[in-house]
Amino acid sequence: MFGEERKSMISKYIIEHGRGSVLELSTTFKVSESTIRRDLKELEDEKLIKRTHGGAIPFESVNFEPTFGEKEIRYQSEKERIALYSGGFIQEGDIILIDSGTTTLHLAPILKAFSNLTVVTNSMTLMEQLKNESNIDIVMLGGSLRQETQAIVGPITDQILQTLHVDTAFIATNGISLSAGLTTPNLIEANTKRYMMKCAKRTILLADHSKAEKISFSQFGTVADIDMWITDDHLPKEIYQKFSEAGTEIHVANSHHTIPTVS
Amino acid sequence: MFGEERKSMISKYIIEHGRGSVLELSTTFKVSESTIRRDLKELEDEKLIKRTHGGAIPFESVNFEPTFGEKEIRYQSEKERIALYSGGFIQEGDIILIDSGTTTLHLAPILKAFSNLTVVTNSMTLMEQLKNESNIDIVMLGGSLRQETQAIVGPITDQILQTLHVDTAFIATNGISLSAGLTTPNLIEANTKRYMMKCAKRTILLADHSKAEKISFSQFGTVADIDMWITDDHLPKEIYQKFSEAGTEIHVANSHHTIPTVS
DNA sequence: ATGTTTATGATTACTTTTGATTATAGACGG
DNA sequence: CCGTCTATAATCAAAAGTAATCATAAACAT
Repeated sequence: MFGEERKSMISKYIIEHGRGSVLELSTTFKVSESTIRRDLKELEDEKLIKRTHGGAIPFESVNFEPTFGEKEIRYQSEKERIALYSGGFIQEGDIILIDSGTTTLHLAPILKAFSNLTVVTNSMTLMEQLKNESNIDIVMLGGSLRQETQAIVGPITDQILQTLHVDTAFIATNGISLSAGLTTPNLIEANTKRYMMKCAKRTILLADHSKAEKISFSQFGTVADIDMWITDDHLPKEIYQKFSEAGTEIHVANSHHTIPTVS
Repeated sequence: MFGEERKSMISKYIIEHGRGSVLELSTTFKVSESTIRRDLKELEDEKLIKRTHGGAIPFESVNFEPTFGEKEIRYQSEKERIALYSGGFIQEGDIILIDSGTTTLHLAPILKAFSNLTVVTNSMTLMEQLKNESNIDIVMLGGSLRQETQAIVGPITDQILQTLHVDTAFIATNGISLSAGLTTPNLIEANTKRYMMKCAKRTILLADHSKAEKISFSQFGTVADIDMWITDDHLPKEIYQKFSEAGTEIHVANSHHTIPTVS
């Protein structure tokens, strides 16, 4: 086998398996670890993979993220904490629905840790991150691609949602308010969210503190429609109390918090 | 044999076998290794092959992004020509359906040239390539992700297809035969292809010559179900005649052919 | 026919690839 | 924070492959 052939097979191997250790590749391709390391270095230069200690992972997971028109890069760590906390409400074997959005996207690495999961989503970006996870059954919701958010929305999506039933839906929003409920800028996207909530036994809203008391254009539900709201510890105390008194179950994912042990 | 003849045979050999070592080529063509190396150098200058230590591999396999679980990387240039030719059957404003597959994937760069198109597809890979094209309305077919081929298939996909109607469907196949019809290895994928053909006013099959007279596991249609078969100029003459006599409209996309000027 | 150009094969010097070895750097647990 | 362990980079020698050179033979032009 030529070096170039081996390199292309290594790249393929890593992309398909999602990873590849130096030792593993060395025995698979019957060359020394030195050679594997040299190959990995070159493949990394070509931006095909990303090296790690002990091996390499596909580049795409690093590559993909931006291209988001609605690229809210603020409150990154808050969103991560919210996603981590949310993971505690997922059990092996669950069928879960994940809405598109920057917060929900952080669920991807958490989902990968499960060994048996069915994930339904309308997020192209999430799909991208999970597409090579062999332990996850992925169901893509069909419909029209909204390029600004890389979300699949519209009547086709709504139609499919009417025929599906999931355990838990993780929904994102642009605004949550007691008076105006849950709101988002796009009418069609709002409608799709409405159907998402309808087909789930339980709805969990993921929204960092910046969304609190914000009102966007189109309403897709009220606070009474959600079973739980997971947010971060920068949420002002008085807002927490106001929503609590109104009957909303708020979970605060703070930095030192451990993951809840399943609902 | 003239040097040029030998060179073109070497190039063909490498492309069809996917590789060729200097020693192997030297014994096959009964010339010294020096001569083979000289030939390979010239072929590389012409961008027909890529040299490696010990031999050479096809140029396309280097060029093509290997992020595909799908293996078939052979006959790249044939597939490109088929896709280019197929582009001639697309008009501005059309609503077209594109099946997943390595041949159909080559349609992506051609579609980008249009300024008003609606593309319906079940191919994750195609979707990825088009997702930021603002002049294309993209409709993703929903359903389960089949990881081996990165195609969306299954009952949900079929259900959506029953509610859609498109101008032209571009379908890929693993085998086309007069007796066994159109066949593919996966049962569920076959069913989805069947629905695809059903919802299109016109069905165009894209299949390079290597698919001719091949029979795979599951049949999704007969040659009578397609309106046109676009293939490459390596299709043996007798196969062309056999299919033509049986009433199949075959278009051969050869290297010197200009693009047809819309159906 | 004769000199010139071109293609080819053989020979030799050089380059690349590879695996082994050793020194350095990074990760991990206490 | 530290020592220990493992992974990596750097180095080197052997093997494999290649480029450069030259001589011969064939094709070509005058």
